Amino acid sequence: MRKVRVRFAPSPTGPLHMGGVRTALYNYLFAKKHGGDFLLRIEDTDQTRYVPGAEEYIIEALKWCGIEPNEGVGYGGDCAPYRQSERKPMYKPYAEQLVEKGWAYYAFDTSEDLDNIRKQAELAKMPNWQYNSISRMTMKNSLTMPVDEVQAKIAAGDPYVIRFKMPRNEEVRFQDLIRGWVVFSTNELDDKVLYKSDGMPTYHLANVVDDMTMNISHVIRGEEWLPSAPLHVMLYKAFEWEAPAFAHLPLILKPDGNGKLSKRDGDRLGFPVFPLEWKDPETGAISSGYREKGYFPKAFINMLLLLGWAPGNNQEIFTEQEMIDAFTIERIGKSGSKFDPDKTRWFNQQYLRNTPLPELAQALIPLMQEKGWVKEPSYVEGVCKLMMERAVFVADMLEGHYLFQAPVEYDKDAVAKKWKPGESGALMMEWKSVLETVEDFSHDGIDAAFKGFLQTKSLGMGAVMPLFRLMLTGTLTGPSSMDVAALIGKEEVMKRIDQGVKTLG
RNA sequence: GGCCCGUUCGUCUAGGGGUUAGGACAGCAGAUUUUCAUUCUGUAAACAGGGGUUCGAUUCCCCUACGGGCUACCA
Repeated sequence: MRKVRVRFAPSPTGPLHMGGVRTALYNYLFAKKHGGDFLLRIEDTDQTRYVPGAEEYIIEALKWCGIEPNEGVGYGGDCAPYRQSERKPMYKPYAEQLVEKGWAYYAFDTSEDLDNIRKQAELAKMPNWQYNSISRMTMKNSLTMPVDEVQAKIAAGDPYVIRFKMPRNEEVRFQDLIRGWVVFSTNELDDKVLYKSDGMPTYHLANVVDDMTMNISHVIRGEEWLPSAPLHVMLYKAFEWEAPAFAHLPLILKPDGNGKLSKRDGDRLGFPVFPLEWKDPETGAISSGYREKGYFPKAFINMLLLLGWAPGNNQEIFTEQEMIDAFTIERIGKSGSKFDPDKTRWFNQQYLRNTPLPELAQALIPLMQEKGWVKEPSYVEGVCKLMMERAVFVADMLEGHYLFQAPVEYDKDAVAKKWKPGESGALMMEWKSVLETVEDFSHDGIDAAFKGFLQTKSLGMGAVMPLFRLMLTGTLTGPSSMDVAALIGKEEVMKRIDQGVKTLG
C-alpha cells in the first residue's frame, strides 16, 4: 500500500465556505490517522474567476481552524510549485501525449460555434447537445480534417483546444470509498476539453496530472465531482497511471428548504457560512465569519466533524487526537446534511465551559477594553467564574456589566414592582449597617449575615433579596447576589447601597 | 429532459432480518435556584410509498415518489 497523501484543492474564486472547511478537515484527519501528508494545492486555472485575496483567505482560514497542511502553497515541499498557474508549462506535453496515443484530439470549433449549435439544438427540442463520440465527426477537429490542414492551422497560431476522445460502448466503474461501486457508460460522457485555447489546462487535466505527479493516494472531495470522476478514471487509464482511491463527500445543505448551503443563506438566516469574515473586493459587501462572531475554532471544527460523520457511539465532544483516532472514511454518511446553527451554538457553549478560567479571562480582557473596563486578571477570572454558566460566547460574559462598574440605571419594571419609596431605602440602610460588620466578606460569610438579618427582621428572602440585587446590579437577573457582592468587595457594596437608596429614594 | 447519488424523530445521527428503533440539538412539562442562566427529571417526536425475498422486513432486491448533484474552453 502506498503512502497516504491527500490534498485539499480549492480554487481561489472567493472565500472558503464551511463545506470546503469540512472537506479539508476530513482530508487532514485521514492523513494524520495514517501518518500521511496533507497538501494544499491552489487550482487557479481559470484566470477569469480569480479573486484577489481569496488564496490568502484560504490559508488563513485553515490556520485558524487548526487544520494546517504540511505541504503546499504557503508551506513549500518537494512537489512545488503547488499553484496550478505556476505549473502551466507542464500540462501541455501531457495533453499532447494523449493526442499521440489516440486518446485525445485537436478541435478548432470556437466557443461561439458551440454556443450556436447548442442554441439550435435547443430549438429543435434537443436540449442537451454534447460534443461527444457521435457529434465530433461533424465538427472541426483533427479527426475530421486532413492532417496537413490541422498542422497548418496549428502552425499559423489558430486557437484550438485539446479534447478527450471518449470511447464508445464502454463501462467505467470505480469503487468509491463512501458509495461503493459506481458505474457509468462512456456513451453518456462527452469529449471534455482538457487543454484550453488560452494555454491553460482545464480542471480535469490539471487535477489528474497534479494528483499523479504529487503522488496523491486518496482523492477526498465533494459530491459535486462524482459525475466527472469517470472522466478522471479514463484519464488515468489513458496515461497508464494507477488511479488514486476516490471518496465523494455528501454536501452540506441549507437549514431550511432544500439545496446546498450557499453564501446567501448566511445573511438570510443570520449565521456565518464562512470561517472568517470576508469583504468582497468588488462590491465591498461583508460576509460574517465564525471567528468574528466569537466561535472557538475547535468548537467550529467539532461541529463540522459530526456533520456527515458519526463515530458509532454517542461521543460528541472530541479533542483533536480523539478525532484523528476515531475518524474513518467508512463512517461518513451517504446523504447530505442540513446545517444546524443551534447545534453549532451548543458546541461553542460546551467548549466555553471547558476552557480554563485563566484562558477565558485572557479572552475576555480585550473585549472589556473596548468598553473601557480595566480589571486585574485575577478579578476577571472571578467574573468568568460567575458568568460562564450563562454564556455561549466569551462576549456574553460582558452582560455582567455590574461586575465592572456600578449600575448607571435601575431597571424600571423591577423598581416599579419591588421598590417602595422610603420603606425600601430604610431597609437597605439597615442591611448595610449589618454588612459593614461582616468580617468574612465571602459568599458564605455574607450569606450567614443575610440569614441572620432576615431572622431578626422576621422577613422572607423575597422581601429583601431583590432589593439588594437591585442595589448591586440595577437588574433582577444574574448570578447570586452573594457572589456578586463578594467579588466586587465590601467597600463597593457599601457605595452601591448608598447610591441606590439615594437614587431611588 | 438525460446521467449519477441519496431517503431513520423538526435537525444531526446510531442501529440493522426478530429491538420498548438508542443518543444529541431544538421543543414542551416539572424540580432545584432569591432572579436569569445552569443543572436534574420527565415528555412528545422517525424507519417516504408500493411490490417482492423470507417464518419474519426499518434492515436485502425491484419499482415509484421525493430530494440533491452534474450536464461550459468554471472549478
